[in-house]
Amino acid sequence: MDKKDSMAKKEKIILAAKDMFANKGFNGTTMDELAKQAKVNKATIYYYFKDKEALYEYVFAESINNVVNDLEKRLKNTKTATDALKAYIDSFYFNSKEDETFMRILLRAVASQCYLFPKQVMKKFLRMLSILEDILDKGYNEGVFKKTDTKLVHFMIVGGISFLLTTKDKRSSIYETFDNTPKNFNKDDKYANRQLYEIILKGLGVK
Amino acid sequence: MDKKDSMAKKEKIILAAKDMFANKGFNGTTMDELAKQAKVNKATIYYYFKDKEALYEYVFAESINNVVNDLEKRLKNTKTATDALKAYIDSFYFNSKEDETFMRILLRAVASQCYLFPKQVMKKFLRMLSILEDILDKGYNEGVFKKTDTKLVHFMIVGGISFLLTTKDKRSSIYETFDNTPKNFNKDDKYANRQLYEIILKGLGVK
DNA sequence: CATACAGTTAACTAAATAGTTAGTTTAACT
DNA sequence: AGTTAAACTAACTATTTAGTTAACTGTATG
Repeated sequence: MDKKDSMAKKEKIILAAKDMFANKGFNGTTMDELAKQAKVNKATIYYYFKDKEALYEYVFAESINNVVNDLEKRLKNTKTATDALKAYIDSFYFNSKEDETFMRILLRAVASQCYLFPKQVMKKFLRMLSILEDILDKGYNEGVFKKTDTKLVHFMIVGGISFLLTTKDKRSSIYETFDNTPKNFNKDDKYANRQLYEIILKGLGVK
Repeated sequence: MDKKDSMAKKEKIILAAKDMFANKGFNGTTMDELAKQAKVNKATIYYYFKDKEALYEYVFAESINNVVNDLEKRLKNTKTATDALKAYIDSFYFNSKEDETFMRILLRAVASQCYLFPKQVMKKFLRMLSILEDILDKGYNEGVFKKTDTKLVHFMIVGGISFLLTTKDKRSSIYETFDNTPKNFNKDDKYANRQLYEIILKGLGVK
């Protein structure tokens, strides 16, 4: 068996792990089921990863790194604070759209009062927060943003996006089961990032 | 043993359950540890609740009912859509401040793509969403709000609040451990609800 | 052809887990 | 004091769990 095939197995494990950690959380994910879903022998998982926790950390770190890298790329093409804030929203929005597991793992980590944050992930997370802080400071100095709490803005963005994307697939069945869903509940939200621009930018005082 | 003491035991179980389901999630919570934390015999839990799931549902439903009841009380004292929206924010904010477990359980339920939502809880949740929709419609008809997606507004509110409150206790230790925390990271947010008013109301186009 | 080595596996272990059982204690009422 | 029912419990069971082991495979290298 050559390297490509072995890489494929590791990749299979990572994919299944992302999906299961997102859906069922750390404790809800069992190594047996994970092996089954990844279609590898359970011992193969332990060949590539020290233990369950190491796998979790790997998966979480990889996801957040993707977002941070994408964010930094996007920021290079921006001049104004307004554009930078849009880029901040977009990097979460488009990354989560492509791989919605990240947001779900993040939600759980927050819910656990951060004990599910591996150190390296927390570091990256704080890095993003300080990038956002710089953007908000810049906007304030440019006279277009009002002073606001960075972390509040951050989680309004992340909260809004994560909710929209994680409930996306279930909404139509909820809509059918319950009779009191709001009007647009089942509507597709293709341009939700633009709605977020609207609310957040106006909310920060941009004319 | 009189009724008060037996109520006290059931209450102890509920309190411990809230705390553990919030901190560790459904699967991370073990009945043995729960019994230990509640200081009751494990079998006593099964005397009061059919099984782990029933306990989870009870706890989740009780929490969301508190929020909905509080919301409906607050709404009675409002005239304008703006005040109603503030009441909506406040009912989440003050309830979560008093009992922060609810938000954490909610975050996990969302992360699980809603399979952790018991039916009765989902019903109440949709009830809240339709209340918010009425508020937003009213504001639109009054000419003060722009048209927006109800669920997006809802989760920006809930996301913002849940993040602030769930990370509250850990922030100072994070601040000490990592060197790149943003400026106000460790700041107390007594009036976070007012900051939320600002951003959300302005975001909706209120002058 | 022999040796080495990365990759893979079925079968196993020790510990933890949700839930049960069969019985004991407590308190209220006659 | 005796009866009853609710509240409670220590000890148990069957199952599931994370992680291990020891052996096997294919391939590359000398």
